[in-house]
Amino acid sequence: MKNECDPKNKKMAEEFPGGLKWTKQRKRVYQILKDVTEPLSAAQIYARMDAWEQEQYAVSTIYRILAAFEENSLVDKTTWMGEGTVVYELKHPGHVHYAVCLECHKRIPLEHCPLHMSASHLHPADGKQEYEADGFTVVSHKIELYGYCKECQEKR
Amino acid sequence: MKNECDPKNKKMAEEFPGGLKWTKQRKRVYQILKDVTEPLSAAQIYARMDAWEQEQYAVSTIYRILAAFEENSLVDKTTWMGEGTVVYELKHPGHVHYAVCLECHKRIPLEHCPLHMSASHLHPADGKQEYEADGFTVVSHKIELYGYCKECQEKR
DNA sequence: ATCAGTGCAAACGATTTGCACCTCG
DNA sequence: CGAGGTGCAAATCGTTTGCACTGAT
Repeated sequence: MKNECDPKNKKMAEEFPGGLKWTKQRKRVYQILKDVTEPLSAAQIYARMDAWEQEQYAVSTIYRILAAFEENSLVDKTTWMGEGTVVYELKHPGHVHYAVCLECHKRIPLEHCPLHMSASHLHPADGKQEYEADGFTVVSHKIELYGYCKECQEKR
Repeated sequence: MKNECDPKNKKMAEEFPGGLKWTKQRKRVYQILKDVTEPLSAAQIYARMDAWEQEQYAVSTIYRILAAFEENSLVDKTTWMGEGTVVYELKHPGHVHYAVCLECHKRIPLEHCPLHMSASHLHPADGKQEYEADGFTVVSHKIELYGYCKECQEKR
């Protein structure tokens, strides 16, 4: 075989796990997730799919693609706290947290993880690490801050 | 008016916001949430409702009650990580966070909030307090830790 | 050519809503 | 008594699944 997987366009290959077929719709989902800064729901992704071209896509496909991506550790599956809808985001090298405005529901990604001890204390990198009761080994964490964004504060 | 709200039985009155009628089904939901240590889904609550007596309850009622409770800040609405289902728990005086075992899905309430700056830095008590980008005023926060509990670590 | 991946439509589970009746205050 | 709360059933929303077909390898 040739290099990696470049029948014609070598540009779109990137980092893709073995068993996954690099189909048109998967490229698109992947690209969409890459272009945004915050997690998207299946519905949102679906909306952006045919926004680009007038192709025919099925919602079910999106779900299946996202499931496949998740199994291959390409994406993280989450939910906003307090909401039922599931959202997906490309697995970031580092994790991201958000501040959520209680008024306008805007979500502001935080630059730094507010958990001070994070990298060193909470991450698995350096093997077992205890935290709080019962020798629980923390692998990852999720944080959401709630409050009011600049704009909404001013409207008062 | 009398004291607080004691027509006959003063015992079951407790801390209930003004506009809410203290009905049989609301008492029950409230009591159920009070008796458990971890958040419950509407379905779980519903299950426990008629487990007690053979009364007739409607699922929709549960949802409406929970919505009402939430609006009146009696409960917190959350979701487990990556799962779509919404769960409710009584609003604790202080906030509570959990460590969730990725293996057995056990939830361990944390004694202390892992956010160091919490009380001082993240709480609204002392008025405006900036945190990260854009003068966002943090009012509250939610944290979940993921990892492996003692038992599940040993099974390896 | 083959089998994973896809579209479509039906199935499903969780949550919401309209309406008539009931009950707390 | 009257507004708010409830039961019931139908409606809606997000997600999943079965099946026949298509396309990437």
